[in-house]
Amino acid sequence: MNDFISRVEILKLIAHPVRITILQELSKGVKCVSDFEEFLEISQPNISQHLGALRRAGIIDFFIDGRLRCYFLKSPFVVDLLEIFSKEYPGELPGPECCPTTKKGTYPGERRR
Amino acid sequence: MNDFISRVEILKLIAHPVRITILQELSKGVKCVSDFEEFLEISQPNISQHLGALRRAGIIDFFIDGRLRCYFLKSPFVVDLLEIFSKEYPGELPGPECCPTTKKGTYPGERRR
DNA sequence: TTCATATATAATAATATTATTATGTTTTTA
DNA sequence: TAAAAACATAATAATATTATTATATATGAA
Repeated sequence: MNDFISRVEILKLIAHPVRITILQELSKGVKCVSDFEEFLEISQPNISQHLGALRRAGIIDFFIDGRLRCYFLKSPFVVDLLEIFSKEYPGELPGPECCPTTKKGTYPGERRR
Repeated sequence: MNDFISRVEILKLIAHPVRITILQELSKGVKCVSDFEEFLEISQPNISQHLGALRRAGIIDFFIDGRLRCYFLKSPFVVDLLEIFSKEYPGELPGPECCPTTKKGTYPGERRR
């Protein structure tokens, strides 16, 4: 139940264009903050804030290397998520038979009202 | 590129405790609004709003059945996402070797600064 | 030491999300 | 045909997210 909430929180964090780009990069390997500055078109403090948020959530972490901070992915959940995020899904699910009133098809579970 | 953004928008929508619960239910089969009222502890208008948002995003759709509206899942992406959302991930990814300054390990890509 | 580099933190204003309350629409039933 | 059931929509206040600006810290170089 609390696990549910924390997963939702992680999803919420990932659901941002900049942060998902950061995570996609990190899934390829370690990367330092100044690397991100080169291709993310946002300010350095903003990058830091996004990295900080991801870190506080336990999704990423970093090594200190001189004056660099080299970030890396920690979460296997995020790896899986990134994979389906970039996957193509042609078409939609087949619509189910319905409905409880017209008695077309079957209706899952109970219905009282 | 626009595909990227719309995927992020979908993620954003899913990243909400009520909406993900709705989607989890719908992944089991069709369900009408009053069914949701029985186990979601929020108001009917609020349920409608969440359903409306999911529908406008093309994630779900409904049949009209008398005065019922029976919602169902349309998005195969969401099916995959729900699966990994509930999956257990024991442990973390192994930390990579680092770093560019200390020359420990290898560093992916280019670094100038 | 002093300066520049690499990064983080804090404060804040703009914007977006959320739940609530009130009301509207459509369909069935009495 | 009037009422109720099932659901949607609109307006709004509370809250959360976001990017910006300014400033701080820590490390290495000169």
